[in-house]
Amino acid sequence: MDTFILNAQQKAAVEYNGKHLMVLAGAGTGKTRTIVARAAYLISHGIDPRRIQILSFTRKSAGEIVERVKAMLPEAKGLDGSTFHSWCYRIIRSNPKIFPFSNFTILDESEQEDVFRFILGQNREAAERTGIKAGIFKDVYSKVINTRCALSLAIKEVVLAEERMTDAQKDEWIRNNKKYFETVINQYIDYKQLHKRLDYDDLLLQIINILGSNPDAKKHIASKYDHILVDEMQDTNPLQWDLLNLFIDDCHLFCVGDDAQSIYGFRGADFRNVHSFKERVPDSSVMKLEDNYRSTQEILDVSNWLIAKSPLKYDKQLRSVRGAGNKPELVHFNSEWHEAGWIADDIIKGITDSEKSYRDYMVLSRTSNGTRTLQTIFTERGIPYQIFGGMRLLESAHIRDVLSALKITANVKDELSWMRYLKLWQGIGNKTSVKIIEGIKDCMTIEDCLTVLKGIKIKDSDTMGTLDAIKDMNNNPSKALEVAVGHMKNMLSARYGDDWERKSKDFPVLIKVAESYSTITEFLSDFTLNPVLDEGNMMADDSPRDIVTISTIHSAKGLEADTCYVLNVSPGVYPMARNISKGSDEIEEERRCLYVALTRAKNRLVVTRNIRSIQCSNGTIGQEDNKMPNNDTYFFNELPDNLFETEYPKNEFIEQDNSYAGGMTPWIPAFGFDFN
DNA sequence: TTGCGATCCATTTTT
DNA sequence: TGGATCGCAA
Repeated sequence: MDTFILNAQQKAAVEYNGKHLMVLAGAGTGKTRTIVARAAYLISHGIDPRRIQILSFTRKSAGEIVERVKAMLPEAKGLDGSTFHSWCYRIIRSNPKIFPFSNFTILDESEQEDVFRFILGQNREAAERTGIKAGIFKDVYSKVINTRCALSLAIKEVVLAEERMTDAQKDEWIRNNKKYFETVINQYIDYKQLHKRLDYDDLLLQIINILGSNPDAKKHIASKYDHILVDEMQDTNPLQWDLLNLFIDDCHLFCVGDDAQSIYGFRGADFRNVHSFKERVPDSSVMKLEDNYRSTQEILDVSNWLIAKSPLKYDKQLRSVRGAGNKPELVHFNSEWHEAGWIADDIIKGITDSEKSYRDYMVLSRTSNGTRTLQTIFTERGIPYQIFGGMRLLESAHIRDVLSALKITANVKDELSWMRYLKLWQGIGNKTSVKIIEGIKDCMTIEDCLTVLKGIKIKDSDTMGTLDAIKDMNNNPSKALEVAVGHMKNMLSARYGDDWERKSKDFPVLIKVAESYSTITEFLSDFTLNPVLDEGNMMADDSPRDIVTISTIHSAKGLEADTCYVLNVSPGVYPMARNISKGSDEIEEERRCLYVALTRAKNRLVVTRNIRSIQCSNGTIGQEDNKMPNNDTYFFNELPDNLFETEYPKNEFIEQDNSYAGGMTPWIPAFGFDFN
């Protein structure tokens, strides 16, 4: 076994002998190294790797830990790292005697919204009286479940947060409308039961409910594990806490986290799970890691400054073990094209002049479509990249179209998939599909459905042909997918026109992915919980390659790079303009977000800004009313001069035409977003 | 009833 | 920009 080089604090955590431990670890202090070493330590001390469960809120961090342990210890085979969701799914599937959900399929987030939309279509009174859309109902429900809060509170925070009402008016509104939320949510719960669906939250919730009320079952499940190692503990929410709570009698918890990096508040993350650990968990200790091994001191100075400006006390001063380096750079641009072009040049220069590799570079963005321009430029210049975060393949229409056929065969009660599938075909619209679904609602198998369907006149014979062809392929998802695509090809190409050529390229990839699953059900649920990302990410599938990483900040946690560019740190973006009015909790979450971004860089940190947005926020160009509102919350106000090397590269390759005499739009950070 | 075209509209982060 | 929605013709 490779020996780990651990400092005294890390070593103490890794070799902790008590029952439960919370490790408070600042950015770059070797959090991952510590949790990896802990797993390795346990295994090399005779713990069966299958009795250790590694958990994280995001897929990436869970996967990375396992990979690193396995690379180091051959005997770590069988060690599993999962997200909370996929772990729970596995527990449910593998214990059918405890969890009565065989044949249930997963209801993803957009389908959740579809269900609420359907219910509101039926329950017109609730729709009209509240005037609330399906998506908001879904958010309220999710808030209640994930934060385990009262319905009224969820309504207040989700629905009324931005309404200009007094507290008394809000309470009044809630009193008048709460009953509609109650009925709609109950209808939603019934719907899932009737159509054999589990939503993301159910995966955790059902386990909590069932094991919580059945001590024998709880013991049965919990006794399968000795150690549960939780990464990114600050991102866990009360629902996840309740889940972990089931295991604290029988297992050892080893959690690592950093309150200053908590950026999943919108998913109910609650860093009290970190702060109150010792009070909540009997027989527990808390340890701290404070020495930063990742970055040079200049990079930490900026990060420390940012977090010190927060009204929240993080009690955190990162110290660099590595010592001094170069000052971070603050570079200004006229547009995102200049910004992207400059970054591309900078990377190419680094590669040709100073023997850097593409993998030494990472670009971070607050939003996923904030990297669009960059991707275009990288492609033009031949810079290879992988992308984290953003659009999933699963979310694109053509993929959902084909998967709807597979979903039907996996669960004939899946009305949403029937709807989607039927409406694809020529001559079948809303009315006809509702009629068809009504006709098959008592069918228990796909055979029954097809028999009924034979009695109905349908224009396109492939409507049934597709289902007929794949109905016996449950044990060969890859083949089923291939056959389904074959049958649906003509219809889809007519439907998508010019886009079809591009879209059709996704299917071979998906068919390949499906090969590693033995049933359609398994493939579908795993693909939902661990979705393959879009084409950019596909390139990352091959063995380690020398490529630049582009990532949203949310997906970048745990990542690091020699040189790190943080895009567009401009007023209105940090914090995001639309979040400013939501109050200081949101603003502070945005601050932590920027903090995560800044602390990814090892040697060189480059922060870019939009020059016009700075000028607008100062009111130095245009009229007074061009001045951006609320710029006093901008995190880089009062930025001390000495923290950054400031640069204004010439943006000269855009010709200026000053003949225009109309009004000016103050600032457009991304497409079509303004403040009017 | 379906399906097309026009128009409107809102834009974060992840499982 | 592109998704959702609406109105209208076939």
